[in-house]
Amino acid sequence: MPLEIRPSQALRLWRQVHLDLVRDGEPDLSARQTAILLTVYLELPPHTVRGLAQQLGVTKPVITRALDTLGKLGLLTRKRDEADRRNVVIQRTVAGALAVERLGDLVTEHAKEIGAG
Amino acid sequence: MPLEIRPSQALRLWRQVHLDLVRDGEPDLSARQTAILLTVYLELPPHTVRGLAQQLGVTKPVITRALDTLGKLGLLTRKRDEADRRNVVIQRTVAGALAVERLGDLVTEHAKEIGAG
DNA sequence: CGATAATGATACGGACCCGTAACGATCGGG
DNA sequence: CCCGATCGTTACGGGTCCGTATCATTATCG
Repeated sequence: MPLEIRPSQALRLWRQVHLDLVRDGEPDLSARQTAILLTVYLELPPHTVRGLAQQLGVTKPVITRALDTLGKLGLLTRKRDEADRRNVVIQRTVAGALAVERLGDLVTEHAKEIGAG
Repeated sequence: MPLEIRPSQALRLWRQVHLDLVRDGEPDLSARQTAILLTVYLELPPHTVRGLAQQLGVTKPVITRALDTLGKLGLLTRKRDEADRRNVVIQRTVAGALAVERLGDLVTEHAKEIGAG
């Protein structure tokens, strides 16, 4: 049961959501930060720096820096893996879950407004 | 004829598209740059710095800087308005149109992959 | 003409991110 | 035990973006 969207509709949806994201005043997440955030909240744990770097096709410092920022925003946290103390496990937070939920609602809301265009 | 998307589907779509945008190696556009680009290509001209600033709810230097970057990437150009030489008209480019079209296709493609989730 | 308003661009100090390279901590095999 | 491999982080120089304030140019109106 695929989702039917035409390119013109997709673009209007993309624009409206980005307009909202810009206008809400909160700091914008970069594409990398967004990809990391959604991966952590949509895919099954555990999530590690290395695993995220592979999924995004970027280097590890990129993930570390993005986690610094996302952590500062309270959207997720890091914890040492006690089984293998080299690893760091990225964990979800209440604030992050709320932000992700809000994004999903935002997209859904704007989709409703998109007529057959 | 509204578009029916559930939040969980919207989030999966949002993630997949951002993963592609990150992985394709090209420089990521910020949320503001994306909003500007799509506004110029989806809304009727003319587009001015002041007009875009109002629509996005940001200050004019934000628009100027974003136009610098988008212009450097060849995604749009600026031209003096000869009727009122205080104004600058933002114009579309072939490369910009292709980039926007590609984004629309990207979203549409991933939408097809999103089953009933 | 001259004063005022409006437009877009620029200057500035500060913060963030980039890619590359190096680093300390930890694990695992010989 | 110890040496190499692996993990995540940090250092570095360079670039971009931020918000605020200011600027030059142009138009408008008395």
